[in-house]
Amino acid sequence: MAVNASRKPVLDGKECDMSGWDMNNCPVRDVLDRIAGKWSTLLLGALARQPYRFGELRRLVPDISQRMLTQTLRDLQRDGYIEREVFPTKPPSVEYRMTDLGRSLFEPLSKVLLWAEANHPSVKAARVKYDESELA
Amino acid sequence: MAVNASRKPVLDGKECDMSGWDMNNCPVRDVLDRIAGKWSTLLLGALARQPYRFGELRRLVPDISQRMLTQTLRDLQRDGYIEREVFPTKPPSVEYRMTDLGRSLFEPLSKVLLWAEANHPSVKAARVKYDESELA
DNA sequence: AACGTTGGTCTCAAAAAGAGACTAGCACTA
DNA sequence: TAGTGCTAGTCTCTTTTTGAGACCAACGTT
Repeated sequence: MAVNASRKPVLDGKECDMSGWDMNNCPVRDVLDRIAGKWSTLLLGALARQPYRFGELRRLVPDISQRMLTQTLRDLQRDGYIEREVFPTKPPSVEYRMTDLGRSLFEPLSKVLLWAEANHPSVKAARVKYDESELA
Repeated sequence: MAVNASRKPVLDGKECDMSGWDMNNCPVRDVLDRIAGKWSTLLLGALARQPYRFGELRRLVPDISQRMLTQTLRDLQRDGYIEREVFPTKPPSVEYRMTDLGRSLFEPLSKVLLWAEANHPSVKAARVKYDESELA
């Protein structure tokens, strides 16, 4: 059974020690399950820049359905990341803007987005390599 | 139509200027759609600590199905975040460990996890507030 | 001989997401 | 004045994704 070789921690604990985390029923999951959706980060990224109206967001993210746009915005609002304000124009217009909590979340989150942008080539290369070794 | 009030940028551009990002067909989406899955961050968090075998991961995350565990690990492997090594024991055992790319991703990602842990109370409070105002 | 262990795959049911029609009230146009 | 478009959604239907659980083969243990 002594098969496994190097089981040293990858992070040194100063960076982020999550050894005490209970994977089941843990606050991190509770929060992350919401912001990990397909559209959440995208909308947070947009609203971090400036407030937008419903239709503006729809045009900004062309391949989102109205259904998912509504639902994702509701979820983000419920968790306190964005605010919704209705202006009594005819027809009524609705503006979404980030809250302080949302901004606070987006600070570390933006670092991940920047990492994704910077390392996209590496990921694409890894995919090609994997796919080549698979068809063998 | 001059309804919308404050449309000033939320971030000052030094933090993270993504105003030039194309929301559609953008590298960030391509990378993020993979790590934004329900189980991805959880598995990355575990493997950031140390290498694990298939069965160990399954026990570590009790409510994941074998099917999704297999699939998520494959996806993470394909994108180059983790490595898979088969040991020719009987029955064969398989170990998963993080790559350098995975560790590089987990650095900013862990900051988001820490944020989630720290701000869980705020999020829960926001949910309660939202739900109360809804049933009115 | 029966059972547990390994890391999966396969099938079927349930949940989630996408596509598109539909709404109301007003403004603008023909 | 009738027709059209705008707003921010909701409702229904179909497709995709996910979850639950059975099954596999070969070996070790009891």
